[in-house]
Amino acid sequence: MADLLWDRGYAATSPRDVMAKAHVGQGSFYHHFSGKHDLAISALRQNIFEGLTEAPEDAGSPAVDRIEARLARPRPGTRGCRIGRMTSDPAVVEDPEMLSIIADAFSTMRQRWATLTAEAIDAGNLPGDLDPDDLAQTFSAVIQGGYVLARAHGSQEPMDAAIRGLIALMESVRTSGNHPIRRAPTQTTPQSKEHS
Amino acid sequence: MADLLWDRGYAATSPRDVMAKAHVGQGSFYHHFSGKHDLAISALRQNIFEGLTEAPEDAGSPAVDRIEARLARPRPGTRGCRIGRMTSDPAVVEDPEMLSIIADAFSTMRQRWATLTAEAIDAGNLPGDLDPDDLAQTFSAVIQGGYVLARAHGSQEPMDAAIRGLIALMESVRTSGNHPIRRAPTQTTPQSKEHS
DNA sequence: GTCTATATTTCGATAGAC
DNA sequence: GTCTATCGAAATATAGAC
Repeated sequence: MADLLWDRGYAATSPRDVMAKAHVGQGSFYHHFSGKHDLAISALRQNIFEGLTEAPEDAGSPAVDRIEARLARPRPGTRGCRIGRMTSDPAVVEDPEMLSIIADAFSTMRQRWATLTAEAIDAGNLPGDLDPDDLAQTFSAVIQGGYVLARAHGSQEPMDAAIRGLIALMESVRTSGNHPIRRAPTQTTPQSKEHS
Repeated sequence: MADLLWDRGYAATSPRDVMAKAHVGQGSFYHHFSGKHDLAISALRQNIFEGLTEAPEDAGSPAVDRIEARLARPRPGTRGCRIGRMTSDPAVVEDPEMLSIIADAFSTMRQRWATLTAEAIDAGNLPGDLDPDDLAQTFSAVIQGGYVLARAHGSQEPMDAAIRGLIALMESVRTSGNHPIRRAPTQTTPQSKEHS
C-alpha cells in the first residue's frame, strides 16, 4: 500500500486497489489487517522510514557545505513528497494517529536541519544572528514547497530553481569562518556555553 | 463549492456535499453545471482569483522591503493554500484543464516575485549575482512549504518560523543600495540595458 | 490463511414530475 | 428552474466455504 498511499493518497486508495496490486483476495487482506486504516498506518510508517533514511554527507566537510549538499540532493519532484503530500488529505489530518506520525517525521527533519545549522554558525560560516530553528523550517519549507511547484508544473525545474535560489542566498550570507589557522592549543575565543 | 474544494479537495468533494451546503437540490445543480468537473473548474478559478488578489505594498518603499512585507503577510497556515493543496490530488493533476489553471496561477506568482526581486537587485539592495527567477521560486516554495508544515503540525508557528528564517537570510544578504545621494542629474553609473 | 459471495452506504449522474 | 425518484458503479466491510 505504501506506493498507493504516496501516489493516490489515503482517502483515494481503496482496499480493492491494494488487493489488486498485491494479487491477494479480500480474505487475506482482512485477516492480516483490521481494515484500511490499520494498513495505512503500517504503510505510512514504512514510507516515513524510507523518507527519513538518507545517505550521510561527507562528515569531514564544513557544516555549511553539508547543508548545501543536503539541500541539493536529487529529489524526483513531480511525484511529490511521500510525507508532505499526506497533509493535504483531510482524512489524514483529521486522524490523530496518522497526523502525529507525520508531525513526528517533520520534527525529526527540523531537528536535523537545526543541528546542522547550529554547527555552521558555531563554525563561523553563517552569521551568528541567524536562528537555527527558524532556518531549519525554512529549509524544510523550500523542499516541501519545491515539491508543490514541481507537481503544479509537471516538471522538476521549478523545484530545482527554488533550491538553487536558496543555496545562492546561503552562499551570499556565508562568512569566512573561525579562522582555524589562528586557533591556539590553549583557550580559543571565549564562547558562552563553555561548561557542559 | 470553492470552500469545499479548498478544505476537502476535488476528489473528496461530492456533488451531494455541495448541494447540501448550498441548500439546493440535484435538479438545480445539474441544470446550471454539466457535472462535478464543470463546477470544480468554476470554483477553482474563483479560488485562484481570490488567492492572487493581494493588497499592494507601499509603492514608495524599496523593493527589498516590499518583498519582505509580502513574505511576512499574514497567512492562516493550517487550512493550507487553496491553490497549492490542489497539487496533491491526483484527480486534479491528471486533468489537463485544472492543472493548466493551477500552473498559470503559480506562473503569475513567480512572475510577480521575479519582477520585485529584479527591482531590488537593480536598486542595489540585493547582490547582483542572485538570479531573480530562482529566488522567485524560492519565495513561492517557502510559502507553499510553510503551509505544508503548518498543516503537518496543526499550528501556524512552523510556517511563521520558515518565513522568519527566509527574511533573516534576506536581511543578511541585503546590500546598501545604489547610494542615490551621490546620483548625479546627468548620466548615472553605466548600466547594461540602457537602450529600450 | 485464502477464497468467493454478499451487505450497506456513498458517488456521480439521469429521468421526469411540477 | 427546481424538485424527488432512481440507476449503475464503487467503497468498505462481513460471512462463511475450503
